[in-house]
Amino acid sequence: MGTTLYSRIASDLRDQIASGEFPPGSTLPAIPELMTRYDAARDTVRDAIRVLSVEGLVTPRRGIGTVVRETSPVRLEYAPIGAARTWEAQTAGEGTDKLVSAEWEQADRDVSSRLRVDIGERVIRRVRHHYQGQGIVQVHEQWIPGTLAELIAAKGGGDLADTTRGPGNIFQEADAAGRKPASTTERITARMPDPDEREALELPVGVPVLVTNRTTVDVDGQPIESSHIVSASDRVSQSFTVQLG
Amino acid sequence: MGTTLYSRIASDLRDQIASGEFPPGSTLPAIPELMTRYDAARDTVRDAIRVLSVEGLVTPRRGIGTVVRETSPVRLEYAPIGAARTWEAQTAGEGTDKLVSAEWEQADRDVSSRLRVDIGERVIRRVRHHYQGQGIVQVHEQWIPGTLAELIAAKGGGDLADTTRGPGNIFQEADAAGRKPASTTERITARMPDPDEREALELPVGVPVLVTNRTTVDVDGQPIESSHIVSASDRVSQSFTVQLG
DNA sequence: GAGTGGTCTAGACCACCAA
DNA sequence: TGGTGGTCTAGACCACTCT
Repeated sequence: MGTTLYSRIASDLRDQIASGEFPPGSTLPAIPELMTRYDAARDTVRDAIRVLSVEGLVTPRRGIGTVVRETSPVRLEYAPIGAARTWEAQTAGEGTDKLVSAEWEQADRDVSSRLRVDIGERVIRRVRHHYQGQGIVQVHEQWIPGTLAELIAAKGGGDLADTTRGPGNIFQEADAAGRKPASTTERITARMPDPDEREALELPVGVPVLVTNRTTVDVDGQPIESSHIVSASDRVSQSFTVQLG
Repeated sequence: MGTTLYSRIASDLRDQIASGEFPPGSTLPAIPELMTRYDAARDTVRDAIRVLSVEGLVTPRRGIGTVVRETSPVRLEYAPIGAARTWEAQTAGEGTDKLVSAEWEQADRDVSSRLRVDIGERVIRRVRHHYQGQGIVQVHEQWIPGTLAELIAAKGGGDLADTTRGPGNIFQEADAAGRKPASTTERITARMPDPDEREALELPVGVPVLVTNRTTVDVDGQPIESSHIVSASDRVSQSFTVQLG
C-alpha cells in the first residue's frame, strides 16, 4: 500500500493478522527477526509496529513480544434505554457503580447552559465510576440543579451530596419529589482520550473513548440532571431502542 | 508526567496547547528549535510530536509546520431520531446523500443474523455516502430482505437495486407496502479506522470512527432493514431524544 | 542469562511548501 | 532557495519477562 518501507512492513503484518496468520493473543515476529527479513533498521521496524499499535491491532509488551489484540472484544451492553429507570436498573445489574464524589459547587458557563440555570447558581456535581468485571469502564460526571436537590431533601429523599448514600436513582427521586422525568437527549461522539482518561480507564494505545452528553428534563421541560459520560470504547457499546411513530 | 524525554516534551507542548499558548491553527516550534531547546535528537522530538498527533491535538504538515487542530470542530448533528422518517428528512436537509451501489447478493452469516433470514437467501445491499459541506462524513452500508424488496416492487414502489433511483426512503416505501416500521435498535461504539476507512473518510491521524449498527423492524418484529454506519467522529455526533414512560 | 520491546543519538537524504 | 516535516540507518543502553 504505502510507498515507504515501514508502511510496507505494517501493511504486510496487517494483512497477516487479518488472514488469521497471527491470531489474537499470539505475538508478531520479534523486531530483530523483522529487521533481517526486511533488511531494515530497528527503528524502521518499530515505526511499522507503532502504526499497528495506534490502529488498535497490537499491543507491544516488553519482555513478551508484540501481542495481537482480540478482534472482537466482548462488548458489554451499556445503555438500552427507553426509560431512564430501566437504564439505571440494567447498569446496576450488570456491573458496579461507585459514587466517587458528590459536592455542591457553582455552575460555570457549561453547566449553566446544560441545566438552564444562571452562572454561579448552586448545583450538585457527582462523579461515578462504573465497573464491569475486573476494571473500570466508564467515568460519569453528573450535575443536578440545587433547587431540585433541596426539593428532594425536603420531601425526605435524602441528601444528594452525601457520598456514603451511594449513587441512588435520581430519576426515581425526582419523580417522588413531583418532578417526573419526561425525556432524555443524548449526544454521542468519540475522540482519543487525554492522558488522564487513558490512565483512569486503563486504555491501551489506539483505543478511543465514547463521549456521551445527556440531559434529562421533566414534563415542564425543566432539566433534572445533565451528564458527561466517558466510556472505554473497547469494552462498552451504547444501545438504543426507539419506538417509531 | 512521563519520565522519558520525549514524553516530557509532549507533556510540555500539550500543556502549552491547553493553556492557549499555541491556539488552534498556529504551529508549534519547529523540530530544530525544539531539538536545541531540549537538547534532544531529531527523532526524540518527532516522537513527542507523534504522541500529540495520535491524540488528535496536532497535524504535522510538510513545509508548513506542526499545526494545532481545532479544539471544538463544528459537530454536525447527524441523527436526532424519534421517528425514522424524521431522521431521513433531517440528514437529507443537512447534507447530501449519494447512493454508491445497490445490488442483489446472498446473505452471509452476519447479514442472516441481522435480517433473520437464512444464509444464502437473496438480499439487497446498498452503500451510501453522506456528505456535509465539502467532504464525506459517513459511509452507510444497508441490507434489505429480498422478500421486502419484491413486495415493494410489486406494489409499484420501484426497484431498490436501481442505483439511478437515488437513496429514496426505505421506511416510507416499506410502510406503503404494508410493512409499517415499528422500532429501531442502534448499537454505537467507536474504534480507530482501518486504512481504507481512513482514506474514504479523509481522516487525520488520531481521529476515531463512530460505528453504528442499526436494525429496524416492523410491527410483527420482522426486520425491514439493517445498517452498518461508519462516521468520521471529528465531524459527526449522533443524537437521540427518548420520551420516558 | 537470554530475549523481548523502549528510548535516544548523530547524521543523512527525501518530499513538500512558501517566498 | 531555505525551511518545514518524513524516512531511514547503525549503534548504544535501558527496562522488563521468562526460564
